This record gives sequence, C-alpha cells and structure tokens, in this order.
Amino acid sequence: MTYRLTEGAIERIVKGEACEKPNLQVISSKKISSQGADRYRLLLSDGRQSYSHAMLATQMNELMETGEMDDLCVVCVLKHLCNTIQQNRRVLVLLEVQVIAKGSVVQHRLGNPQPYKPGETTSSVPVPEKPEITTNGAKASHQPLAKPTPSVYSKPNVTAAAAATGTGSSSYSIKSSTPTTPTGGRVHSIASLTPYQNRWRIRARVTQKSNIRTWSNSRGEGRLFSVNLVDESGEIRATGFTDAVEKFYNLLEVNKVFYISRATLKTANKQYSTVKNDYEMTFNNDTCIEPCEDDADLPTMTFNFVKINELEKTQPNGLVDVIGALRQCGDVSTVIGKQSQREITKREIQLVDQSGMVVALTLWGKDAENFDGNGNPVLAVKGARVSDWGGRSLSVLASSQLIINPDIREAHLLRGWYDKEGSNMDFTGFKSEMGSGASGGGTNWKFFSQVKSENLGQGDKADYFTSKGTVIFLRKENCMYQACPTETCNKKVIDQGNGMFRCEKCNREFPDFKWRMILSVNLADFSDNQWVTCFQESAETILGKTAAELGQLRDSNEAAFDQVFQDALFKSFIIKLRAKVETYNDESRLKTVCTTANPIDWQEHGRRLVDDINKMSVA
DNA sequence: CCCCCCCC
Repeated sequence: MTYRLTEGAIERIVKGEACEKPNLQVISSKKISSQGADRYRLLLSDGRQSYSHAMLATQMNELMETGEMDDLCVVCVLKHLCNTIQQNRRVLVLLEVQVIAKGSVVQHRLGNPQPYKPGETTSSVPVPEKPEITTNGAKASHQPLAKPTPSVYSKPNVTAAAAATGTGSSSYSIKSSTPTTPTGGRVHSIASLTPYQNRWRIRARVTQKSNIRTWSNSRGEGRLFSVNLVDESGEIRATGFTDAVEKFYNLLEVNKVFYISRATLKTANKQYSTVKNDYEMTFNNDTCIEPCEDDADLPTMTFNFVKINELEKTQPNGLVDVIGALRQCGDVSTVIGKQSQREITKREIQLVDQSGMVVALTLWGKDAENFDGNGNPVLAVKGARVSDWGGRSLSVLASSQLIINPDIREAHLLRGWYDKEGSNMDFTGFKSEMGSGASGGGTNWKFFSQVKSENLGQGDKADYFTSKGTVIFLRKENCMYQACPTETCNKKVIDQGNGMFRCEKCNREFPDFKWRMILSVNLADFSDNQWVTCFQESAETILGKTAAELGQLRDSNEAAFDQVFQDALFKSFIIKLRAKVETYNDESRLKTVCTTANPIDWQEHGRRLVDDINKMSVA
C-alpha cells in the first residue's frame, strides 16, 4: 500500500497560499508542557519538504495521547492556520486532522523531505528548544472567531439599563462581522482575539485598573499593572510591564474607552482572575493605545456571579465574583501576619443570598476600617478569594473590586428579597469537612497513622489537626538559638565577640539577646509516630522549662540541661498541629509544626474516649 | 515577566 502526500503543501501553507486538506506525514513529535498545559510540537513532511515549526492544537491532543497519531503516521489536515511569530517565523498549527494511516503501519519516512527554508529567512534562524508559540502560552483550544458564546454578560451600560427597565442580563452572541471605525481600521471583538491573530484592533472600555506593583524574583524584577477591558462581546485582562507602565498607566483611565492594537496574547491563568476569557493580553513595545471618545455603546462592568450555595463547588484559593446582602457585620480587629510579622486590620462580615446560605467574607486594611454596614447593604465583589476555611469563606483582596449597593439587577433583586424575607430567615452555613481544619466548633482529631493514610498536608493548603502524642525522642542539638531581643523580631543574632549581638533583620547591634527554641520532637500514639517542630511556647510546655531557664542551664550545667530532656521523655500532650508539604532545593517534605501543646486533662480525655467507643457500637 | 494579599 502506498500513501500519497501532498507535495509542496508545506511551502504553500507557510507562504499563506490556499491549500485544501493536504496529506502530511508526522515524522516525529515532541511533548511540550507550558503552564500546566501539554502541547505537541510536530515535525511534518509533505514528502518533498519537512517543517518543524508545527504544533498540534490542544483539542487534538487526545490523538497523541491515545497513540492514534504516532510517529510516521499520515494525516489529512482538515483545518490549519499559520501565524507569523515575531519577525519572519511562521508557525503552522493543525486544528483538525484525520489520521489516514498509523505510523506503525506506514513504518518509514515517505519521499525524501528536505527541511523547508523560507526564502525571506534563509539566514537560518536557529530552531528554538521551545517554539515561541508556547512561550506565548498559546493554547489552541479554539479556532479564531469560533469561541463559544459566553453564557451571560451584563448588558451594555448595565447600570442605566437595568435600573430603568428592570430587564436583566442577557446573552450576547459574538458578532462575527467586524465593524469599521470612522478612522478606517477594522475593529475586532474582544471575544474573537486569540494568540493566532496577527492583526487586530479592539475598542474597549477600561473597567478596572490596578495600582502599579513591583516584583522581584529569580526571573528578574520590575514594575507592572493590569487593567480589565470590556466590549460588547466580552472582557479580557491586560498587563503592562516596566516600560509599558511608563507608557500606558496614566493614559488608561478607568471608564474610558480606547482603541488597542498590537499587544501579545497568551493563555490566561484562570487562577488569578475571574475575567471571562481564555486569553490574556500583555502590552509590548509595539502596542498602540489611542483614546476613543465615542463610548456610549460599551458596557461599563461585567460580573460572573457565583451564588453562595455554589461556592462549595468552586476551587479553594480561586477567585469568584459574589453578590450578597450583609447579614452580620463584625468589629475591626488586628492580627499579626505570619509572613510579614506586620499588624493587619481585618473585619469579618457575613453575606447571604436567596440560596439560603451564609458565607463569611473578610475585609482587610482600609476596606475593613472604612466599612459601614448600616442598613444591611448589598455587596458585590469581583475577584474575591475563596478559602476552604470553615467549609468555604471569602476574602477581599487588594486586586478585588468591592462595590457597595451596585446599581445592577442582581443587587436590586437581593435588596427586595432581603427586606421582604431574607432579614427574618435562618441561613445555613458551610460545613467544615472533617479533614480540613475547623472553625465550626469540633476539634479535628487525628491519629498519627492518619497523617499518612489521609495525605494530610499534601494539598495546596495546610491541614490543621489535633492529636494526643507521647514524647519518644527529642533532638536537643541546635534546639535553641540566640535571637534578636526586639519584641517582634525573633531572628538569630550574630555574636560579634565584643559583647554585642548583631541582628541582620533589624540592622542593629544589641548588648543582649533572648533565647528562642526550635525543638524537634518525635511523638507517638498507638498507631504511628510523627516528627514535629515545636517553637518557643510549645517547646517550653513539652520541656517544662522556659527558654531563658534552659539557655542558662545550657551554659552552666550540662548535666542538668540533659536531665530536662530525659524528664520530658514519655510525657503525653494534646498537641495542635499544622501539616504542609514544603519544598527546599527541589526536595519536598512534609513539615509538621506544633502550634500549641497542652498537658492532658485526663478526665476530659477519658470522656472523649467513651464517646468515641459509644459511636462505634452498632445499633 | 505578576499571580503576594495576611488570622483563626
């Protein structure tokens, strides 16, 4: 059996000429992972020429994964597109293919294909390890102009429209025609943008603009900001880095409308935004942004609200848009940030909606201080962070948009509902799962065997649980250190040898220090044992001595110091633990930290055991 | 190229 390839197809496609359903051979493929998404780069042949700047659209990945498409297979390319990436490099994307013959059947390279060298770029651009199309984060899950219709978008100028007519959000289908602007250029809809388009221009309203932030990490440092852009077809998030901050930050005013062209498109990471678009825009050196005065027809704001009872289905740590009536407003309090060690103000409030459920929402900083809950306002939050604390709870981030009593349909409905019946209703809260920490009363008891069997600490978030443990081993080496005497700073100091101790964090020298403890303890119960790290207070409880006393003994009486550790052995405690996998130098290990250690109240412990036994008995 | 957003 012979297989016919469409000789010359590669050259025609790359030159942008028509080429209907060519037959090509996949000589080899390479899996490339980018941003968690797999893509396949292909070396294609038409029998005469081969081409390595080729990708399989991700919706076709299954063909590779099932082995349907294998090396040396012959495919008929039903749909393809070809894009210029950077200067002259053309990337061929196979959008739809049909396998004509599997490579395992074909078994050899057809013809004698020579690498195709486009005339314009003969100065052989080196083939990159990773084609640029993936550094764009390109994810060819859609053909250009064929994105699915978004389910619901707020009506253009939803504020006025909803209030005046009482009509609600309505579905918008994406216009495939592209209107022409007075200045002549075609205007594309936001929903039609993909990384595969070279030339486009949108007309969009800025609905949200971040502050300028700086970042610094191993990949570099710089400044950035982002905006949300909206037109009648949809929305997209755009980010400007360093140079683009200077160029565009002041220009892009919230609520104003702009023509934007020649920005980079890449796959959006949904984890960080509720903007309803598979792609995200990055302003680059080429990007052109011009103000547009005629803006009447563009929407002002879009939400994709999740009902409170649906929060359970959302991913913890993700972002959501929510709207609810204020049920309860807590007072402002302060907490010390674990990382920053800075004092932060917070306020916890409760939101309810027609679903009959209540959820806690935490406000921070100025949002917390300035919040006024009088009259039980309706609150809409775009981009609230979901936490699994207490089943589900929410947090307003700096990047979130909090709108009190927004003039939109959902808010008016909530207002009417709350005043009529919501204010007198009982609401259901989220049930904190038995495994995931607990705000809702009950202690989350675990045996040490369950740390492994239930993979505690293996998730994105730490697991909090309580155990009864008996000390079976203590590491007394390096269990204490000389720390900065400043109250809030516990950083290790450097002995200057002249009676002074230097704290790098405070950038100061002190004539004294305080003792701090980091004690590794192996605790056991009937089921297993567990190494845990105890800091100051819990270490002092377990050893029955203060850090200061112990530091004194360490330097004056080694035998007495050792005896403290001997005496602590085989004592039992009720300990609260926080388990989380942490990665150092590419090595992940479970870190289990004791947050509090308490001596056992044997009466209470006995009662609990009796309860547990009773629960085991079969009726 | 960010994506940290705090506490129980």
